[in-house]
Amino acid sequence: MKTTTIVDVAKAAGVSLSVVSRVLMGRGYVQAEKKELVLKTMREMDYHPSPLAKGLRDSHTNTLGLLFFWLHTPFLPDYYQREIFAGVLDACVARNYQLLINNFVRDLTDVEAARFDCKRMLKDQRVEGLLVVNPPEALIPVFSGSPGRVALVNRREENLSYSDADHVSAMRGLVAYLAKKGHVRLGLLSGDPERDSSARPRRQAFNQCLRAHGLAEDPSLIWDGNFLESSGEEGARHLLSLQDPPTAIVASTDLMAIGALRALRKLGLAKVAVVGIDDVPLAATPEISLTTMRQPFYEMGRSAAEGLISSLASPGDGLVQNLLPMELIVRNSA
Amino acid sequence: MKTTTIVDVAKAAGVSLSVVSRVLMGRGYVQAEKKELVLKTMREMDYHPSPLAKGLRDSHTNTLGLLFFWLHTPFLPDYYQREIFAGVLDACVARNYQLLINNFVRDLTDVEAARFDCKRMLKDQRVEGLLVVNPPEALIPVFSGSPGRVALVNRREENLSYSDADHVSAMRGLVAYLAKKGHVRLGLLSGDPERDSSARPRRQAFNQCLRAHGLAEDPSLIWDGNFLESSGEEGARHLLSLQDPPTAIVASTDLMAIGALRALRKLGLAKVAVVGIDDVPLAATPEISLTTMRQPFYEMGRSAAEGLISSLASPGDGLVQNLLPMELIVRNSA
DNA sequence: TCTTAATGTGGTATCATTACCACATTCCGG
DNA sequence: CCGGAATGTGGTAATGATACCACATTAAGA
Repeated sequence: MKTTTIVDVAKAAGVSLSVVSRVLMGRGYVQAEKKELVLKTMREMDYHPSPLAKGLRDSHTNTLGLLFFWLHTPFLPDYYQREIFAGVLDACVARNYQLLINNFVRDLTDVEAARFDCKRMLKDQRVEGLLVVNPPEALIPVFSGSPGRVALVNRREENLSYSDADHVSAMRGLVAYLAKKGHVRLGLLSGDPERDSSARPRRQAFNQCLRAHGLAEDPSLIWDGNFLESSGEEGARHLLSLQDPPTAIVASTDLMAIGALRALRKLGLAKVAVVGIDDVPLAATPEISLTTMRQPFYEMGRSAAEGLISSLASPGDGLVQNLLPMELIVRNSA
Repeated sequence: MKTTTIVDVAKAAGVSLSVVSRVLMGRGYVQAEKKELVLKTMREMDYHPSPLAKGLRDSHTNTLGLLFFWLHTPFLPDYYQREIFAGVLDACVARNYQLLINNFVRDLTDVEAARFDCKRMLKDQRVEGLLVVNPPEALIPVFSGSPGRVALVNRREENLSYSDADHVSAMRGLVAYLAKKGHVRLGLLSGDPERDSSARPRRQAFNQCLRAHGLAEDPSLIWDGNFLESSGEEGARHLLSLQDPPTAIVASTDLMAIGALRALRKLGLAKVAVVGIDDVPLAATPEISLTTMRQPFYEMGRSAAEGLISSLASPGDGLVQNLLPMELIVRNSA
């Protein structure tokens, strides 16, 4: 039950192993007919070259490590995470790379363990680069030590490659859309800036964009919630109970927007516009039909893997930092 | 930027590379103090052994190939597939294995391509075994050629190792439960036996179990649907419009059961019992509260990986075929 | 005809590691 | 105090593939 090697093929074909290797590599000189013979022999013997030996020899494994923090939060449903995964996989297929799932970092808060494992992974030659999806904030610095061989997905870090959604311009797009529709008083259902780092820049973008469109900038129209549906409902109730209530509500997540829509329905206020961010599957249902910004999760995964593979091929090109635009999906809610 | 090898460590510690190797392997004789010295040197030099070289040398890579057919069907939501994945991953972590994602088989119907890729994977030494999750029926024979190195998950095949849910005994459990509750006329919302191979044995189990409990076996109480919610609603309407309608309905999937519950609500029939199979997240919501059989997806993944690793370690032990029991989850619907 | 270039071919070092063998030293019991 | 076991140690082959070098053969050009 020995494995057939390049030597076996050479022997069977009656040539030297160098010839077989050259046929395999497709470079160097080799007679056309011998090439045919070798190819035929390889097929007949069911020969498959050993990636281990090749990798050892030229330290090039065509393999990416994948460190996927699959999160159990309502903000990032399984559906989305699968999209990221699909994007990564497709990019790898296209570039003929394989993915090694790295089973390490059991305790997501153990920074030291993560640092060690990350270093180990990048040191042993099995993987050329490392894709890190959804890492908790605390672990991100761990990867900063290896720029050029690591790419983050759905996260950002200045000195690393990454692919992330451009929440700021998405917010701008929503405000612009509502402004064009004639709304002048906009409310914002925000996430807690303490708990989510993207909440602050989004809020800034909201304010900045209001100014850009010459709209009123009223701190009382911003409500701090927690990204959940119940929080959206509560926030909407609060905003609409103000003396001068908003005519349109921007929710930081679809879940909040759905909560807000529920509040509207209960209050009997059909005319208030609501927009969200995410495009969860629920948003497309006819009962909800939410106007929202679609997060490009598939593209995040794809471009991160693609970018990492490219920059591994030509190091020195610098980091690949993709801020992917979100897509405005207009439905009935605004 | 050369990698530090076992030779570098040996040189730095002033011993031969054999000593370092023995320390690494933990076998053979080596002086306690030298061992300490070597260990210290390894730490200081940040040495990590090369799995490639080791794998090449002793053809033992501690890696499993994963071929995951992530399906886009309502019957098997992302949530479940993630559970399988988590189970596989946990087993691998526990046994110190890694997972190589194999990017092949793009066209799920191309049996020849699948066969070639499968053979290639098992031939090149990168992976010791192959986990195949949710393969389409047409591809299953491809893997039969390599028993002992392949395990199926959520599928069955007589001459392969597998982990699957025991649908038959789940059906028995549901009938027994309803019988104990005093129901004597049971309806079955079945899947199409043509399209799903598990529909037929489930139906047989249903009939057989009716007999076992001395209940009426009436072919008109079996309705053929397609596993979807709408189909469940339609089927329930049909069964309840019979002259002698059932007092309890067994649905082949939770989706069908949910459809049946909707039919009951619309018809104003609150007393008819409904049970499903799956335990989808929706089933636990208070509005639905469905009594159902939970599919052990996590355990399927875990036990398949665990079994495969074990049987790789001791070949000749025969196949590992796990039929995992489903768990009855009693809620309000029955 | 004689150089120079193009086309082929086979041998060998190399990659990082481990298993095995040969050899050295210590230790202990008779 | 001597033989053999126990404890250590270093050298080397082997794993499968590729790059490079040296060498052979042919072709072409002057």
